[in-house]
Amino acid sequence: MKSRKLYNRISVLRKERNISRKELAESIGVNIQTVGYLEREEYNPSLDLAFKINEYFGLPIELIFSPEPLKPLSEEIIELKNKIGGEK
Amino acid sequence: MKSRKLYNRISVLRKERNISRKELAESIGVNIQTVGYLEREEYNPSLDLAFKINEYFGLPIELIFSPEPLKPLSEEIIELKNKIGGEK
DNA sequence: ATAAAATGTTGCATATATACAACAAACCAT
DNA sequence: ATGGTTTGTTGTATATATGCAACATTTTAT
Repeated sequence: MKSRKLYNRISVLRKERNISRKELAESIGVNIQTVGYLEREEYNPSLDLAFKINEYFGLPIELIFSPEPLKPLSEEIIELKNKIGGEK
Repeated sequence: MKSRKLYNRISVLRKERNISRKELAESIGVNIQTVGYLEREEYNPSLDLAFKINEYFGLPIELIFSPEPLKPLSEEIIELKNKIGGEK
């Protein structure tokens, strides 16, 4: 199926929480290099691994992974604020 | 990583919408047998394929796939109704 | 009742994800 | 400045997802 490259926010989320790759890798039960590959977006996680990552961070899959390049979280926040402001 | 078996609602969603496997397979760009394997839960989709499926149905990934066995949608509705009713 | 379409299943080939080991480079601490 | 942790990277091996072909079984329409 020639699968698309997917984008993710793993490294950002990891840094926000001050977690090392080693910690994350052990928590989700994969090799540390696997986390490296994922952060560099050199390959896509399996769906199961994506679920483990979203369980670990407590966030929906769509917030962590996307077929479209991901904006910085800071930008998303501004856009959401504008959207809410505009509705009033 | 010995990945977990995941559960999904593909066949239910497909029937709700009266779509054949062939139609679904062509729409998401995979082989018809691949849809069969997924519906029988003989293997998990890649994350990319999961995204294509959720784009096709217009539903979040978590509503279609889950690491836990999925209840019938009808039951979920009852539970949601109870939850809303109880909040009043 | 028959044919056509849809589904189930299997086998083999290929692509992709993951494990694991090794090592270099960058980054903190003291 | 030295050493320890973290990160980046690469190579090889294995597991898993997907493609594709073939055929049996079930369902649907006429």
